[in-house]
Amino acid sequence: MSKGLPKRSENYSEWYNELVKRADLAENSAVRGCMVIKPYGYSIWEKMQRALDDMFKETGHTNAYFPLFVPKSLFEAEEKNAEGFAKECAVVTHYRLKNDPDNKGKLIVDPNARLEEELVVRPTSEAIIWSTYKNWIQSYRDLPLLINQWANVVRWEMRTRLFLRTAEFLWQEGHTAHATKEEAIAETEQMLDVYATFAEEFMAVPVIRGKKTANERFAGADDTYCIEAMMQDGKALQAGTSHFLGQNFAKAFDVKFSNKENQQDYVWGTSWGVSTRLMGALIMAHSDDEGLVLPPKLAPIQVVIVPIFKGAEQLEAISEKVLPIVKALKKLGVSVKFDNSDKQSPGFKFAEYELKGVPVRLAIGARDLANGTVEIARRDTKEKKTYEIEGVVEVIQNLLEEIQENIYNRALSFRTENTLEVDSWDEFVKTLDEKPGFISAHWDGTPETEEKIKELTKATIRCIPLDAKEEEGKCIYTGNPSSRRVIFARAY
RNA sequence: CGGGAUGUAGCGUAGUCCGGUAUCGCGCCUGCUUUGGGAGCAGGAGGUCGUAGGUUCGAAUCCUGCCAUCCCGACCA
Repeated sequence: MSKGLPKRSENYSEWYNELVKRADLAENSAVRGCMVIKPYGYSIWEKMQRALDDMFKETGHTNAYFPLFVPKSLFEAEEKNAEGFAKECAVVTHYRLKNDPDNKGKLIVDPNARLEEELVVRPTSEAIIWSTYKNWIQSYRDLPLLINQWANVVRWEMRTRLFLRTAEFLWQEGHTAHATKEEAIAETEQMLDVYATFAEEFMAVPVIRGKKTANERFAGADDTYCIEAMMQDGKALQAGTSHFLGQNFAKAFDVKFSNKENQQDYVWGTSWGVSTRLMGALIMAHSDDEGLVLPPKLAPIQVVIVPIFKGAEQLEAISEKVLPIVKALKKLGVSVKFDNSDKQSPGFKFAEYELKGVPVRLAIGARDLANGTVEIARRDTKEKKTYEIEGVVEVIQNLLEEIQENIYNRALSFRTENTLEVDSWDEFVKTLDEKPGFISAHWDGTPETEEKIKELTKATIRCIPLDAKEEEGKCIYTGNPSSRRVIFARAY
């Protein structure tokens, strides 16, 4: 392995790809477009899952599991949904292989084992879930139905990138059913808020809460809410979506209930999801040319301790000082690794743990033993300081909180600095080319204009921010009246 | 799926134009010396040259198909 990553400033996407591989997060597999998530990367995902799952439970949801395969007839029931995903579906047509009579040792698909009805590998699970909900819901007493599943889905993408877009990805999808429109909308908004809170508090990634335009809406939804994050190259990344499904799936799958007045009505639905794409967001939001920068709340190793020693005796003496610290930190729930291996030099370990984004590093050697000190380095600023060994546990605890806060603030200032209000077409085009980032501008509200702008500039409307204030203005492209600004950006 | 590029040891590469013993660095193994920012020296192991065919006395090298990866488009969480 050669030293040094590509520089972000020189080639951002190469930097990203190399970082994902070198930090041992994921790698490409033998299957086109599908990645292997390696142990270190997966342990970050597990931390994300844990935090999100707790939040889902806290808001009343329970987990369940639905099949990977969806019979084609069910898949096509909700027309818009089916049409939207049709182009990227993997389809199972046969259920058996057999020995190739013309080619010993090889297998062929058994032509006699054709399925009566093809099975679609789920690109999303609304169809299979709503077909099940039909049997679960009869009365208002069965509502709301608040279910989440952790699963893999497959979307046959043309161009894939580790974590950002893979043919198979891991995610969670919540699917809820409600008695009233208002309740379903409230659920949609609540889950958007859960995602935003997770992104900001755990990932330390500031996000804009907004609604998608009709063009960008989830196929089959009446409204799509989203959180949008800015990456260090100024591009936008959709980090999570929450959909108000109206009664579309209820009607497609005939899911009715009796209300208190004994009248039949279709239920109202929502669905919401975040995926392993969040890993991409996490990486691109904070990391630098030395490697990953992980927020302490999601770092598999929060503190690493590197002893600097000559011989077993010195290591012994160092361990004596270190082990109580390790014990105290573990007791506080801090994940700590004491890397006392003599197989690599301290310098190597420093570089290695920086590459892996470990937030806090302690170094302790003969010099420190003599002085009763340790050296503490923080990953976010690369600042190093020497502390008395007494009280380091508290220093570390505070430092972890400070790093979590600091990288959030850093990302937030970056976004603020790279978000511009723009009021003319020339300025819009110029800004897109010269200063990548978010552009807050007026738009006349028509899909045609949005489409045209996308065609001309590759910028899309990321969202209509929920907190956008009412403001008289003119569409930057058509000059037609507009009452609020929307966020434009080039996106992943 | 359209345009472009690439594929040689675990990783990065030379060699390909002009066919003839597969190059170098990192990593790996062994030993000694080292260890406060990716250690040094000595010795050693490791290859169906992406893959399947074709041309040839002979193919990493020439030709064809396929696969994969990267960049640019279209599509997308």
